Amino acid sequence: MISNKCKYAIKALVYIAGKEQEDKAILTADIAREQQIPRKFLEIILRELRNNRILESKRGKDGGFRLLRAAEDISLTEVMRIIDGPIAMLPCVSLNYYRKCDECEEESCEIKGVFEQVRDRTLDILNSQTIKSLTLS
Amino acid sequence: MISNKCKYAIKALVYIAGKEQEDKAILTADIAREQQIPRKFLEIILRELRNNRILESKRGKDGGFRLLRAAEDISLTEVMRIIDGPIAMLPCVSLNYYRKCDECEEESCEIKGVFEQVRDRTLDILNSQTIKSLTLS
DNA sequence: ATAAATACTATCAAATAGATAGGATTAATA
DNA sequence: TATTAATCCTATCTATTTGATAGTATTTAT
Repeated sequence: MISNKCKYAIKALVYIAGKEQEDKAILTADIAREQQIPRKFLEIILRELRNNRILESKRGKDGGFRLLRAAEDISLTEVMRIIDGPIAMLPCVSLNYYRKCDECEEESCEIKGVFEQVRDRTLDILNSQTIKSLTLS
Repeated sequence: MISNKCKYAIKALVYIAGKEQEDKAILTADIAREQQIPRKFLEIILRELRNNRILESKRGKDGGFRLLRAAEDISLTEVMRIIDGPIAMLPCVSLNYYRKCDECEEESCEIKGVFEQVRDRTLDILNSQTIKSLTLS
């Protein structure tokens, strides 16, 4: 399962991408209201996306958030990895968050192969999706 | 990520399936030692698998565990669902543990479709695997 | 100055993960 | 029937993660 936090992050980005033609930055309060996300929790999420160079923010009056890059250049996997970490089902098959298992030798691990397959098929799908493509769907 | 508990469950079952030709039931202590799984934690796991009709147990001297069904009739998904619950990445696309999202209407949800695809491709792989097939790999 | 926005720090409650301890019960067998 | 060897059961524990909330500081446009 992805976390609620991650689901909120994706929905917020899709919302921002959908409103971006206008010249104004998007307000946390508007996203929170429209997408039904707890406001203070959303603040944390948006700041985290900004810290990871997905969003830019402007403080003060007329402030708010904008995508730092084009929506088609923000992949779903990038967002998921920032918020939730690994996408793979086992640490030892994770491409971006690899960790060796304590209890088994990988050469002889009976379950590694299956979860490598799952990882590859999952990434096939998630890597093909961007904030832009989700906005259109 | 699957939990350690789930990984232990799968490894324990594969171990049992691999030793089963002998006439004796398999001991928790042997599995724990060979697979490097904390013994008392493993007890809980094996009992849970027994409660869910994956294993049968015999108490007392010469006791231990056996597969209740043939190894090729125990799918990886069944084990994963017993131990960890849903396989899908969103509650609202789970086949066995469906829950509606609080905050969004499913007809207009922009992210549901992608995660349905991920679920289907994941299940293609996991459903094709059994304790038997894992034993051979 | 004021109003409106994000930034930051701290805190919190509940659930989950990952176990551990200790004793009760059952069954084979000497 | 006593012993031994095994599972069964209940309770407990710690650390981490999840999902948030509160309050204040800071920045910016007007």
